[in-house]
Amino acid sequence: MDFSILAEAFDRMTKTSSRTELTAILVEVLKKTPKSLVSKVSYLTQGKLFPDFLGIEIGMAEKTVSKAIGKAYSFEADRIQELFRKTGDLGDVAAELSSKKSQQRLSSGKLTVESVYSTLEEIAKTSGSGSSVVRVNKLAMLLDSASSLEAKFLVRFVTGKLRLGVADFTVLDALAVTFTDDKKNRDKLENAYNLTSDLGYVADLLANKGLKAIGAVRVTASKPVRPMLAERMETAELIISQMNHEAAAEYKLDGERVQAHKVRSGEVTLFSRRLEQITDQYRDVVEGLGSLPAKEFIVEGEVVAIDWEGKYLPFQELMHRRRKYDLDAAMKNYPVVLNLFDVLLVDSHEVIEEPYEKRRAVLEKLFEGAKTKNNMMLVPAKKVKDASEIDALMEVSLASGCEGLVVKNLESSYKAGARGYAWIKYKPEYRPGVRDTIDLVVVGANHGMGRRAGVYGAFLLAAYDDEADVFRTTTKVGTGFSDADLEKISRELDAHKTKEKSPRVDAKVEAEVWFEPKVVMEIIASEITLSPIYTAGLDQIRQGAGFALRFPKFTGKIRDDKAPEDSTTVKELMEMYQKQVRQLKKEELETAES
DNA sequence: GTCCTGAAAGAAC
DNA sequence: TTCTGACAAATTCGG
DNA sequence: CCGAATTTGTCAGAAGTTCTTTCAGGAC
Repeated sequence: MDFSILAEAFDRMTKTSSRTELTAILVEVLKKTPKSLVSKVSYLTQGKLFPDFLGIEIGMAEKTVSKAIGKAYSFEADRIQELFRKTGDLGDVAAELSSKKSQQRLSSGKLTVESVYSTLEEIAKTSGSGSSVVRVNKLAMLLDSASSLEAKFLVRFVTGKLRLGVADFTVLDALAVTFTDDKKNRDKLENAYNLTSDLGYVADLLANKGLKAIGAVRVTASKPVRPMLAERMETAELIISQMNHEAAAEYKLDGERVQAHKVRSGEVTLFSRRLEQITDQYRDVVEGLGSLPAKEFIVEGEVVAIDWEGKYLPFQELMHRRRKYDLDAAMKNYPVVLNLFDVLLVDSHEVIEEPYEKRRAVLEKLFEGAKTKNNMMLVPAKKVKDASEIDALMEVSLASGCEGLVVKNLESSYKAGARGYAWIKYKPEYRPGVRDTIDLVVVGANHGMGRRAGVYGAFLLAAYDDEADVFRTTTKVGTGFSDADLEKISRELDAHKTKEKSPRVDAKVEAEVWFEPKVVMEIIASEITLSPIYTAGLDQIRQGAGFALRFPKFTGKIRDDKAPEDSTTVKELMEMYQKQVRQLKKEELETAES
């Protein structure tokens, strides 16, 4: 199958945003695709080579791909980066350079889907010393024999920014229409996808074995299930009425989600949220899990870092456990607990379809029967009937170092892969007007990419140090802006553009464009963290660390009424940092819970 | 050759 | 993780 | 009661901090 068929279809897709039209184009392609290639075409349109859980990555992104483009079309990498800044899309840069070069090219070998896929696979599987050059060369060769349209999508694919307006669900729609002539069958496909987490597999199964085989897909221990997700809501009142005035509220822990599988041979495997194997990282929770009284099971929980007293620690601490080497030392230095909150399968009984209350009961019974409960506990859960109960529990959860609550519908089954209102997450920063906002000065910016080409996509912000009369950086922000905001702010800032970083700005990070500190933005964030790269409050809490913001977002307000010197000061950031370090002792927690 | 450092990529939230 | 924008589907409104 | 207008829901793609790993390239 010629790769040009795919490239042309992709090109047509980028020109529309209508989902129905997008599916129609995909259907056309799938109809032209030989059955043996359906799975590969599915992966490719998802922007992948393999399902996530295999953890095979291309290993090339912006910088490396720029080199390959340079090599293929004889251009300096710097020049390419420069074009990239302007267009916001490396694929478009490649297409342009390719068409310039095409007159000189003697012959371009025809690319097929098979050959492209296998070269990309080789790229992904290359490793070791010298591999960078090999990657660049392989991609350059592909580009060299590609048409400009093909080059565009090869580059977009490799950088992980296909930008077709199509992802998993649209592919499923298209598969349903292509092979069953009925879009309604997408539900069945979706179910199979959620249980196998492998779109290419589902596509292949449908194309070659038919809908019956799809219906036969079951939850299986050792095969990761796409995790159920929660929708967010702003107030306890909204949540409780959504839940019909009865629900279970659980602490929302600030750690890493884990899906644990045990098979009949006794082996326990841990999967991350993106379903990669992380068993080795959390060996210390495997022992307890293995002792749960069941031959096979799938359970879910959140691993959280704890201190010597067993109190929850911030996410940053847990990050030290995301490693491959020095595991024994890490286990000692950064102990964790696995907090169980759900069960999907026990001894070939699929509890995934059971309502929450039933699943919770099964989970509790499993847990009670465990021989060793080391590093393992149940997520605290409580039935709630009104908003005040939710808010009260929220306070306790925050005081114990959690992020908030997840409120769960008592009747709902486990909806794999779905974000819906059966689970609702509730964090303090969602509540309008409750969380403190911060006013920060814009000192730099980066050019926007993709749909944000032509305006700035993110701004570098600083707090005011009134003692030194200097602006010290503390975060970048790139979310919360409407298109119009971005347009307006970008133009306004252009008036304050400087050639160099202003001497009044203290920054370790680079910005593509620097500004005179003038414009003040209102920002809201979920937390202040200790940062290795930002300079606000540097060394004040810990040597070498400043303050940064976690999940910063623009509130929509430009503070025209504030001079840059009136913005939030470094001292105030420090006070806010200290205020958030609050944790109840264990006994206090228990009394609050009951 | 070996060791160190820094840039790039990827994945958790 | 957060956020906005564009459709599509569902629901309400007005003649 | 029907078609138009409005609301709601779903999907995709912009963007954040921080941590570890991998590899290139320089120093010795």
